[in-house]
Amino acid sequence: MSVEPNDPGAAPAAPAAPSDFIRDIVAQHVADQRYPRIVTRFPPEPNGYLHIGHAKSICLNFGLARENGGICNLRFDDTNPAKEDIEYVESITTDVRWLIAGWADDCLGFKPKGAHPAAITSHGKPDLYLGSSEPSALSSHLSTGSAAAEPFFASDYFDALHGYAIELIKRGQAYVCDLTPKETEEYRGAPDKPGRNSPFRDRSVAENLDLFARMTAGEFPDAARTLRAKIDMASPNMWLRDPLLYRIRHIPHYHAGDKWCVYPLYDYAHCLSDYLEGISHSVCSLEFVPHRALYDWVLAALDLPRPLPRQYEFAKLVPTYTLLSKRNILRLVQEKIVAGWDDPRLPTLSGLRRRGIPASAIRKFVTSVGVTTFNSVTDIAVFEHAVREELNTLAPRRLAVLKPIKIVLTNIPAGETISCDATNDPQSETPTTRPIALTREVFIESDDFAEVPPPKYFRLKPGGEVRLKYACIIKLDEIVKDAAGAISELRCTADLTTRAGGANVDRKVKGTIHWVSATQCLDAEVRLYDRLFTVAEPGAEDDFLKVVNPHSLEVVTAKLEPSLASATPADRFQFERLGYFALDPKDSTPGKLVFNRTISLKDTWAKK
RNA sequence: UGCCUGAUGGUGUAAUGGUAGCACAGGCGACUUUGACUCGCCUAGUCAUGGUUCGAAUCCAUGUCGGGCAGCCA
Repeated sequence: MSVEPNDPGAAPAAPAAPSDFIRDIVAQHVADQRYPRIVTRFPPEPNGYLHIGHAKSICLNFGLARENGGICNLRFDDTNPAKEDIEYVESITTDVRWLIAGWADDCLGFKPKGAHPAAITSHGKPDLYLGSSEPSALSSHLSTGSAAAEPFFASDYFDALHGYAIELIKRGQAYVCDLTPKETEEYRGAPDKPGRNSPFRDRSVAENLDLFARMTAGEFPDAARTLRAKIDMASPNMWLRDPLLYRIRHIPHYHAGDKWCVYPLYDYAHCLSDYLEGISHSVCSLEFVPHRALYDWVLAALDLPRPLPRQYEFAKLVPTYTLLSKRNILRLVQEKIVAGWDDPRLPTLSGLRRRGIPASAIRKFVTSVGVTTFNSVTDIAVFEHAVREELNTLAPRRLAVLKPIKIVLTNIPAGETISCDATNDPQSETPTTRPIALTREVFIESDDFAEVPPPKYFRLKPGGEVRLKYACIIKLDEIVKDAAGAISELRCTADLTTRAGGANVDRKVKGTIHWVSATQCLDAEVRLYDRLFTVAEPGAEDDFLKVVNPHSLEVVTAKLEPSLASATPADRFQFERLGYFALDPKDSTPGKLVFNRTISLKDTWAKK
């Protein structure tokens, strides 16, 4: 669960978020002093890995806290024991910490380690009014960022939630229903057709209390009974047709253990969890709009002290050429289209991190797309632009040749080394350099040579000249082919007077290409990634497996300049004229370097 | 044909009754020891029809089109 401490992605680069309708609302509430403190939350269910869509929510929620001197709680919304696992708690925690590192870590709300929030607030009255007159009693016990602290779990509130359920029954606002799942569905009606009341709707408080106690005690099998809110079976809002509050599940819970066999449902647990944590603004995505009435109903039915948390909804991120749902990503993993949840081609945060995308680039991207209630589709080019922009300032330059072709500089004696200075950071005001070796034999990119050049080809061609970057101009004299007719080497003459400091350094040629010494270089596996899908909206296909890009991964053995031997997974590099690359944190070893191409450089020539 | 919700260049977003702007993408050019970066210029938009108003992307009405809602998932 560690995050690379010197991850360049942790660099501040705090994008100033432009305002949006949610920030405007929060700003108004701050001005009105409506809440003692702005407290938001990021509430994933630990049933899968986080992806870039979640990053939008994380940046919004943490951004809101950060901009208003508040905190944002990482809370695991773990009310369904059938789906959740500690494995996901760990990966999600890692991903969140990585994404906000250096930007909003101070806003991360934690509970003191070992403390039980319900215990903190209940004061011996575990069943009700956990906050007493203090609406955010829990948050007053919170620390932020402390190492001896842990994130929140909805399952830590099971006692409190159960107590509230009993209170709802006592108030005549909830009842135990014996309808089967099938019957429950039938009674619910349809969006354009009212439902019918359950025959169990008018049970006495005493009977409901008894039945709920026996449900809790484990007397009944799974799905035999439910606890339901008594609202309105004819409501045009389906979520108000006596929604289920509790269901029976004889399954142990990964976090709460085997104490319970009744588990609360989302709509009941979420608003109360927000309340218990003193959340002021509960921000979620648009599909929860119809749930808001229920969110408010539960809090009102319990007559909880104000100010109450409020739910606000925004549109999810939908990038082109990308599939985001857990179900679909799972299928890609299971069908072995990708190597795992952290495959660098996946939009999971672990995949993006492994690919070398800096957290700051993800923040920049999700900030740039804004927050609205319009279901939009964001061109993945906007993401790629943010990544390049970030990496351009972050990544030192290095020389590497992906698909080598050998050049022999016939006027340089074998064994001689000419040292050249290569710039590390051309964007810097005070650039630094490192020495690289020019030798008789060098590799250049095979794309940088054409025996029959297309029009306006600036690179190496028969009889032509190019500059070897940081070194000198060379002229192609002879193409040597083997018996099969394949090119084995290119014999060139180096004009050493065009080196830095040389008499003819200013002589211009149209092309400048990258290269590495053939005798002083490193071999490395380099993985070249491309979009996983060939169409902009793979989710709109009947079967997205049919539009998987067969060339989404190409593996090459590249030649690298020797300085790359000391690279670490936290480093980012630009391999000049090629793109940005980072060491694969999983597969790379000092003996066998493996680089991932994070993203290519823009290439307006290739487009033509 | 229920309820909720939305619609601004190709894409995303701003303008909160007063000059429709920004970014991405695309095009052209300058610069360049990265065909990158940077810089300059250009292309291109208020869903429709009415109404209110001196003035409407914004307010009202109607329509059109899109998204969401019938898990004991979240």
